Amino acid sequence: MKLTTKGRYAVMALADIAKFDKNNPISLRDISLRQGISLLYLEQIFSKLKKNEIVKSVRGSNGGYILTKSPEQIKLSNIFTAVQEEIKTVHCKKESKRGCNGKATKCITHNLWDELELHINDFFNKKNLGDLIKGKNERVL
Amino acid sequence: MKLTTKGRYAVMALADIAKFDKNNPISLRDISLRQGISLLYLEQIFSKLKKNEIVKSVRGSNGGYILTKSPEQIKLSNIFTAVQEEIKTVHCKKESKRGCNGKATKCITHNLWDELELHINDFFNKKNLGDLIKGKNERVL
DNA sequence: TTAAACTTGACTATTTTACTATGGTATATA
DNA sequence: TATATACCATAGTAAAATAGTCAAGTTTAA
Repeated sequence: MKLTTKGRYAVMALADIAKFDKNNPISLRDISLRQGISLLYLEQIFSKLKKNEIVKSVRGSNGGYILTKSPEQIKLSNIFTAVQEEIKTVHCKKESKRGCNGKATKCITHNLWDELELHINDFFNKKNLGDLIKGKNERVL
Repeated sequence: MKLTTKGRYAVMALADIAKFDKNNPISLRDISLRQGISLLYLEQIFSKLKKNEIVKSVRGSNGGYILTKSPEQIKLSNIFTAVQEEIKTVHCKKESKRGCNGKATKCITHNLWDELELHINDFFNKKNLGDLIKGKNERVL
């Protein structure tokens, strides 16, 4: 059970913007250099973040990306949803409304995985970008 | 972010034993049929569960597997550890004691992933096999 | 003695991940 | 208005992980 780079990089890159933004757009090039993430990969990720209105872009030279809201208003769950980092703990084959694996009832562990999923989503709902860049969590990027 | 079949099947199979055990060993063949899990794959999983003393085996015909403890004493975290279902949310390249990605300090999101990992492990520590087979969670396997 | 069961290790197809490559379009600034 | 510096979009692909299968046993209850 692990997170993919897509979700992790999205959070890292947005935290980078939140930290370095002095009302100027931050270029992907800068983020790429500071965070050690491939520029081309960042472009893919930011395309999704823009479509989901987590950021807005400024074109032209000296352009870049700006957060659409304050860091405190951007929940990690919003970010993960935007880049399609799925929290999917249940993978029953042929899952239907009532049953799993083609049977009439749900498997005995079904509720357990559902519960775990809620537990994790709860965590991401409670955390926002602001939490990452303030207080004792502050670190050199 | 998702669970692998190894962890999920291990829990399902052990729940099956906990539910059908009437002081008799349960054969992998029966579990395989009831749960729709490949017999050969179950053998792999149970080899690990046995090494970690979650189950003990009874050889010969009418043989099978028995839980070494009561279902209430078997935590899900024990099961995941046994089958090497890793809960690993942090994957910084070149992670060292002090820094990530070859830098002197840890990345800004490092504490976040650590926290998430603790959150998930906490969930698995609080759940045991007994929880799965009693009360309103009881379902036909 | 034989069928049912467990044991072990190697092997492999499929899927997912984590990118890279290519070829653009848009625009601020000099 | 030239052009460097951005963003945008789609396709492709190598490597790793996953989810098993295969083969060849050993053990033991009936």
